[in-house]
Amino acid sequence: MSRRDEVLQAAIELLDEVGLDDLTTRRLAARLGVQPGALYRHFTSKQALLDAIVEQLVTLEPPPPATQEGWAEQVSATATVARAGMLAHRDGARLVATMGAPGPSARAGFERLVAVIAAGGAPAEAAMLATDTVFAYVNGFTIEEQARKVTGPSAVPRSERDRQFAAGLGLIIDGIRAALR
Amino acid sequence: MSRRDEVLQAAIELLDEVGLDDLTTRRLAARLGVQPGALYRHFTSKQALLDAIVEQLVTLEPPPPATQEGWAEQVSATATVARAGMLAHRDGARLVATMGAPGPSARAGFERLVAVIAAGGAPAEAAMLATDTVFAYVNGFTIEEQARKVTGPSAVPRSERDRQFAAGLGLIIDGIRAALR
DNA sequence: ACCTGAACACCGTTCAAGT
DNA sequence: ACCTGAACACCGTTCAAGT
Repeated sequence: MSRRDEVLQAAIELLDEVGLDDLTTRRLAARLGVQPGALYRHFTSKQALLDAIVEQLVTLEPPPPATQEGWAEQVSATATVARAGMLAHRDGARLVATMGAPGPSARAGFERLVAVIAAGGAPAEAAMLATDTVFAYVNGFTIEEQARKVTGPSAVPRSERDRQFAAGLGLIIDGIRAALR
Repeated sequence: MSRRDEVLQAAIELLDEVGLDDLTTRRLAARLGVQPGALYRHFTSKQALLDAIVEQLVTLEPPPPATQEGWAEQVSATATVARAGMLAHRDGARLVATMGAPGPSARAGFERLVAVIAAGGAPAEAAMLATDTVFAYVNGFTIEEQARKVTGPSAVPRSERDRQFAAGLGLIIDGIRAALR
């Protein structure tokens, strides 16, 4: 494990403890027992560090089981796994949304879903559109979920949020199904 | 126009000029010809200022034409207007997403859409679910759009983005229609 | 009511110099 | 290769005091 990876790991732990707003280069340096400036040997900027965190969040997703016959189940599995990856760390969805260019893992996930929907019978353009729509929904849902429902006095239980997410996703899948006919 | 409103207006102008990351209390004070501390007579914190900006972004939306017969057209009009409100100012979507509790205007827009879909024949629970799904899509789409497509070398023209947005929204509306039968 | 002056406790980042 | 020491140009916020 390179020193760079140790710094990255410490940053993720700090994120989970204090949240994105308090994830500070100086706090991170203190946790590593090092001066703030020392971080810049491993990351060119704080933004580069955040990008690396996001890449790891998105990479943790295992691919949906490719043995499935139906495209709908694969779309559902991909969306569920993407949401789970963002929920796995504090402020994960906001972090992903704030990011600039999508990393290699994000692009790979996108292409994979396009292929799945195309295999289901959609023309290339329609498959891309459907994929865009699914990810927009997943990101929008999870950002709001994590901002308002995970903690606090009006916390909605996880099982209820899972049901809501799946139901909304079902609406979109039905819409894609209708477009395929 | 109260002094508070003047400060708010100046903040929105500054947002459009420099973006959210450089919207600083000290820059805002300088633009108003005032010491930084003076702002705290009008807003209890920077976050309160940002909340007020969001409330204005969302309030600018006119209600969709209530004369429409079909619920689908009203859903479409509401979503389009919500997106336009966020696109109207730099980093508008990110600002809305970062916000904590939804303001009165956001809640009113939500209730209005629930009523529209319920009038279309959906049970109350299904109408809320559909509304959640539509707004999750709108927010997710617009955040990504504004983060990556509005500016820069790979800028996608507005007309193309409009088409994409409408097509994805159509998928969701088709899904809602299917659930109504 | 609105603002100044001055301070407090922080930020991200750079860079020569050390080991 | 990795880090220290020290600085630079900033932040958000508070609060007595002025008008």
